[in-house]
Amino acid sequence: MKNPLIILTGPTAVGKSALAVSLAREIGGEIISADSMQVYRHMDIGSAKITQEEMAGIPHYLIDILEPDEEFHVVRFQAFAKGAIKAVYDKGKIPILAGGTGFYIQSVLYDIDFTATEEDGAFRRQLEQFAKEQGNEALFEKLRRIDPKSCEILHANNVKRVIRAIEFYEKTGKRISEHNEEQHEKESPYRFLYFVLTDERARLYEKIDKRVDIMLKAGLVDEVQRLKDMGCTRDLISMQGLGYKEILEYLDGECTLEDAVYRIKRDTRHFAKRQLTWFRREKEVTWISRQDFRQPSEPEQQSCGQMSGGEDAAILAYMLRLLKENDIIS
RNA sequence: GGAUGGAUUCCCGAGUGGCCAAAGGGGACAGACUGUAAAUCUGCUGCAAAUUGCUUCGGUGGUUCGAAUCCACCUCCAUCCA
Repeated sequence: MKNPLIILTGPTAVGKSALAVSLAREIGGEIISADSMQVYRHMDIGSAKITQEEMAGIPHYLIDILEPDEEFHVVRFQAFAKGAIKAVYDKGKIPILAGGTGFYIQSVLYDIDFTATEEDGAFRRQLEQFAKEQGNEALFEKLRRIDPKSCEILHANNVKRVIRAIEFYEKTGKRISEHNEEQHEKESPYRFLYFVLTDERARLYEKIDKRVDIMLKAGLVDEVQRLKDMGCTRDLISMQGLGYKEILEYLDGECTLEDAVYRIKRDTRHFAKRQLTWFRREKEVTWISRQDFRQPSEPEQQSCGQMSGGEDAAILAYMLRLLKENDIIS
């Protein structure tokens, strides 16, 4: 029998963290964060990292495990996550994969093989340079000669991806399109339930705007200043996070704070939309719409990162029921 | 009261007689994604229908074969002079 795995995800600011903790307490679970930014230490406010108190004694894995100047990507995530999942099983507990990075979730859920290739920055830079000088189309032509199928999937302007496809072929001698097709057919090694928590769009956007304001009040600018003082620059992966790159620009005097804040809000909304698009495409997901659980009389949720009493309780009860029905928990 | 400048599609903003349903940007909406994924990239945006038709460029009326573009008056806004 396959091992159980619970996934709880959804767009940013929908209220996953609090719900994950309640669920963990209820079923004897432990939480594995599927978040590309919360892995970094010293990045608490902007990444909306869960606090020690909010964890309420539930172990959380993959939070605060790297310094901001360290590199992070799916392959590393997958390795860490698999280790954490095993640790949770060893304790006789159920792992709850919670976080908003759909790609990361997929990598674990279907145990995708990323075929190890050693990092070759020089090769990538060379191709980047080529694209800059000869144009995106010229680079695309290079790919067409080795892997025409990828050209049907990728867009010529998506230089990052085109480079990866070329690199994959150079390093492994295989076409990435074929490799992807194989991986696509994989079945999950877990018996799982994949919850996607969502809310009405307008409501979600409102929450995002509000949350950014809260981050600012909580000292986001100071946090980024500290990172800057530590020597963090914009080319770090960690500094590409929402809230960080914009404030960094402000601190470098390239825009006003007002403008930076506007862009953080806007880009976070865009991000939430992209997350939703990802989850829609993912098969085997269980959607949970907040509005279906909202009592008309219930007062507005007071602040982010906090359980909204009745609503979350109702959602939790619903999740527990489904988990039992599907034999994920007994 | 007078003098200028302005009013354009959700927003900003170009257009100054036909090639204009109207550049460009933003937003909104939709999508892709298998080692940077909070990243990267794409599409779409007046309404309805096969090459088309219909309603749009502050309002009303006019000039013209033809107007967002020219004229008259009106409304509102901005700046300046009283």
